[in-house]
Amino acid sequence: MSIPEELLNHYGLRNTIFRKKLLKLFQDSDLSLTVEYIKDKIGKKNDKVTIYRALNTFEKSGLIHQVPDRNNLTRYALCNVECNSSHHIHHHAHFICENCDNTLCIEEIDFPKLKTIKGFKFKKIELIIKGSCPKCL
Amino acid sequence: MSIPEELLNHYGLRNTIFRKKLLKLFQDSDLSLTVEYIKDKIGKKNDKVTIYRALNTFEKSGLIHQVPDRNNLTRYALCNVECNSSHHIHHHAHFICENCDNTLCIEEIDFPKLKTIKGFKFKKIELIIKGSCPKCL
DNA sequence: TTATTAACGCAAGTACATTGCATTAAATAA
DNA sequence: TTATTTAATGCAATGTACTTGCGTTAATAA
Repeated sequence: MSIPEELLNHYGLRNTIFRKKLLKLFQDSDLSLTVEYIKDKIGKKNDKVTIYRALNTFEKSGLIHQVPDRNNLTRYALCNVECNSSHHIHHHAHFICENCDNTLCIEEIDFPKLKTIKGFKFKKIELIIKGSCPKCL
Repeated sequence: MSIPEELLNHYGLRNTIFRKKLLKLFQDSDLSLTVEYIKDKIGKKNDKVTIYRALNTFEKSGLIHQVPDRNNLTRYALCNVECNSSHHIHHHAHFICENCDNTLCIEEIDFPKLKTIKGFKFKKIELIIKGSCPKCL
């Protein structure tokens, strides 16, 4: 199920050249991707609208998820296998490098157990760690 | 030090009518504020540019800090007293209501101690909790 | 092979935020 | 108090990220 073509089929999405490349780009990268980066790597000939739409579609299907970015940009990363259109589960922290702006998912973090606070209903926890990444150190 | 006028003096900012009102608005609210909200409450006669600039200035001085928002909007909340232009310390979690979009700071959360990961340097931790706020429940 | 419809490209539009510059007003010096 | 300095404001224009509408192209189903 890791072959882009099969994945796209599985999610009922069409196997266009661009979308296959896009999915592969996500698979080959451990970083989160921005529209700009995608455009530069595989979408020189494509309109940005196509990239935006592909990302939105992938997100709705549960293939990718948004990750936070310190510049209020939209970044995306591959979802784990359990995700689908109705059920996005992301129990990893996000690391943002304050130097190069790269955002990546960190799996090996113990998620804190939060005691609830009266009056509130907690549904999701996001943990964002900021600092310097290996490349920048 | 909680009187807007004194605070503005202390940070070397001018005591304009708008900035005094803005600071008071932050003090009177336990929520984070958006430009739109500020415009509506105290800035009907002011240009939005003025609000943007005041917010940026306040942030640089260490009076307020940005808080996350699920729509990638910019929201601001009052800093605690220890903050200044060179030293922003925020050890509270942010709660985002998925229903009304309000974001507020939650002080009563035990922050998780993270074990560092080799290659990375962690500087800040942000904890974002999403769910429903008391008003929406 | 043809019909259907998702995906694409182009142009235009929207939302949030910033910049340049002339004007106004707050703080300071005379 | 008045004059001077300079921060803050308002207006217009610009920038950036993203979305929408619509006609065209191409992937899948009939």
